[in-house]
Amino acid sequence: MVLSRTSQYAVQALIYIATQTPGEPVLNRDIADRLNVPAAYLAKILQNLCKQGVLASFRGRLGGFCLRDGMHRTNLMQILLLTEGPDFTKSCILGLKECSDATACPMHFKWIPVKKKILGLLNEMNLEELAKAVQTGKYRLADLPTAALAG
Amino acid sequence: MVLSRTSQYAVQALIYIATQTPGEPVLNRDIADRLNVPAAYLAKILQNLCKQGVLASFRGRLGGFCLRDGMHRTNLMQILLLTEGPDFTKSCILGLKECSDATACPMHFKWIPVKKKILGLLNEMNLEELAKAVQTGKYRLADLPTAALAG
DNA sequence: CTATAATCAGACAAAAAACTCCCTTTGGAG
DNA sequence: CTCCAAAGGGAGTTTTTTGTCTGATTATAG
Repeated sequence: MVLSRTSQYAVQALIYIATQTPGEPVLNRDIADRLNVPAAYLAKILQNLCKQGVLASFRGRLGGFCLRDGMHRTNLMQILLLTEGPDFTKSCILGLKECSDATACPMHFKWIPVKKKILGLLNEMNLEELAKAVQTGKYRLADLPTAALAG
Repeated sequence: MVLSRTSQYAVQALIYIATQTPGEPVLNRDIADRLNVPAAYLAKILQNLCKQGVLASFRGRLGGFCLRDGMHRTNLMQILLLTEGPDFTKSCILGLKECSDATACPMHFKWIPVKKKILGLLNEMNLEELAKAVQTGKYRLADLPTAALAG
């Protein structure tokens, strides 16, 4: 309804990494198992997040992915601008390329306040808080945690 | 960000039809020209809306599409349930299949109120109102109205 | 009856999104 | 130094969405 699968995987993975000990690289395979998400596809997404400066990666034994310094406080909006593209916030609900107060679609003035709620929410939620919520054990990051069944 | 292209075309087309004289069939080609949308694709969408009971269609000369009786008051939610599928309202922002108050993702309790705003908006806007807004001339249904250039 | 103009129907094509495979590069452990 | 396990990278495949084409059906006008 709002996010592409790629963005959903990215956010899930980042929250999961944020729940792990900082500085200790997390394996792509472990994340994929935990989130029950295709590993090879997730790897591409993590690689991209590396290039964008959100994650650091380490190769070879003891390799894996870490959040870069300060990125615990990254909010979801910042991440989604990377995964959905820079026009993410600019979209008209009817799909018009040009839709502003001056050139409005018939839904514009009703939609804008709702959109502001969405963007506000995405701006106020950061990885650290979400990770802490998960760590309480009250919230789920994935549907059927296959890793949890095995361990 | 929220709606598929198919849904956007469907809503645009229905609003446009609602602006036209009731009972006088509107041509697919005219709608497509006006909205600057692929005609053959739009035809499929309109056919589907016929099967779903929103539109009536007439073949042959003087043919075209009309809103069925009472459908002027159809709200956007009802239309989107047809074009996006019955799970449209049920989606979790992180993509979890199972995400309720009992089995919540870490965004759930913050997301639900925002989602309610979205669904509330879609529920309160109907074709008649949107058509009237367009008829004032203050709002646009399409990006570059090619038909307006010709006429 | 015939020509014409509209929708209907189904197969097809192209583009985008989601996902996979294979091989290379890297770096730690033995 | 060698082996192995990790990420890196590029091409390829599958699936979904979007869009096209062709011919059949229907109904009106002349």
